Amino acid sequence: MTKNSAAEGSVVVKNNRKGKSRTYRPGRIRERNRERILLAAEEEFALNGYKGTTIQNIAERAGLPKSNVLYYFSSKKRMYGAMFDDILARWNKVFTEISPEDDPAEALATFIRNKVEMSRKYPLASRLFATEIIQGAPFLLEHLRTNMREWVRGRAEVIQSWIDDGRMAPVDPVQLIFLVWSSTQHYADFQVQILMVENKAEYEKRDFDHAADFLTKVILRGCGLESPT
Amino acid sequence: MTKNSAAEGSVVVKNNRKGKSRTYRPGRIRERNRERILLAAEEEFALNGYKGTTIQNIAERAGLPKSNVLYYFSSKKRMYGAMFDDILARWNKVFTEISPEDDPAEALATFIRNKVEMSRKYPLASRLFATEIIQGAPFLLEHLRTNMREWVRGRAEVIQSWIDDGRMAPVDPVQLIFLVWSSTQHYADFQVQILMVENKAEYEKRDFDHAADFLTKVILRGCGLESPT
DNA sequence: AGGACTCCTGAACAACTGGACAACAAGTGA
DNA sequence: TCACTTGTTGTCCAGTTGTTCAGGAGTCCT
Repeated sequence: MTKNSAAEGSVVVKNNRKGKSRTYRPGRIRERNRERILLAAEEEFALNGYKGTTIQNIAERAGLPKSNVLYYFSSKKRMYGAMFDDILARWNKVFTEISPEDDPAEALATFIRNKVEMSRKYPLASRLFATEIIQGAPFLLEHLRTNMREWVRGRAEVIQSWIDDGRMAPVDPVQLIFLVWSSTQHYADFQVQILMVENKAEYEKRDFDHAADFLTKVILRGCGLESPT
Repeated sequence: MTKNSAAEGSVVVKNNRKGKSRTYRPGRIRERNRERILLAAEEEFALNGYKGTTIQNIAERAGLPKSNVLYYFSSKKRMYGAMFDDILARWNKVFTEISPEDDPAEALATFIRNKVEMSRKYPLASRLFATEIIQGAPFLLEHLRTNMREWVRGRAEVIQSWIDDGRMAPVDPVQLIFLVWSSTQHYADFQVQILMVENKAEYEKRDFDHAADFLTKVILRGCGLESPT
């Protein structure tokens, strides 16, 4: 989670009669509108970048007046942060752990397939994330430094153990993770380029299957592994 | 070239005494300042995105007053366009043609090495390009539809001929090009993430060599090829 | 030295943006 | 019904930004 999640899940109401602060639980209306706004925000931010997006745009897409959007997210920054909290939570759900006992080919194939599926299901999230990183990750730096570093370390160790056991070719495990990340995200982030080059109007499900098959085949063989049936 | 290069290389001076327009060649001052501004623009746009960048920022980085910047590039959009003209020209210089007679392993290895070198030398250009594509390529759409599509088609045909001749494993040539693009650009675009994960302060030359070696080894083996010595 | 052209720049402006705020409406539980 | 919490919205504002413009300085040739 980022540091911008202060207002997550509760609202601090200031200036009530006695001058004290009290915390209230959000109701259903709150929940519903929050989601509507975050969805609209995801689309707008992904399409126009942080600065290029106006609260007005988000409000219009969500079908609410600007003031109401600001009632739920007290500032543009907080909204941006809350969005990433959502995205990261979503991602954390998907990626299963791996262990040295797993079959390298199967584990890698699953990893690749999951990532491609992620590109298909949440292309906006992927683009948002990419833009944020490209611009120096002002919001996500801490997340990269801690969570993500540990995540990579853990995986890399397992891959290294496979190599040490002679179960796959000796390749740099960290670079391998980067390779899978970059090649799979590419289908979400550079969608326009791919569509233009391939002269297609839009993606179909089989395009992703095709991509996943290709990447699995090439990367696994590149690691001296046979693709699992 | 994009359609935003109207003012390239010459200036149309309006409102001279006779009400006609005449074209003058740019002087050295012009050339020098143009470059200074474009360099500053590249850094600012890459760091903050199109909307996030202000002419004031660019002017400060270039050490010039805002009005002066607008004297050279009559609008922000034109400046953005001129920047991509520069970048694309720079890139076109680097990539040599390939032909069916070439050795697949050598040609692919060279391609990968060139692209990694590009990431090292022009990380800003790479990030700029990535941001532009991610946001739907409003400026580069035409370039993708024409030049880039042809470029890919040409390469893909050569790769296919290698496959048909049994000189490499049968893999989708277009996907292969995407794989090389994505995996190599990643080192420029996601620099911050890589540095954070690897707990480094900055890149060194050998990091890129290491990356190029890794990618060459894995991708070539993935295509059933032996890495050239 | 003068004139033609090129380059420079401070000031002004209209449009836009994030956010504050106060008044009001709706919901809720006793 | 009543008191209190929660949700809604129009209006206002201070700050920023792209762009224009008019006038002045500099450069180069004859």
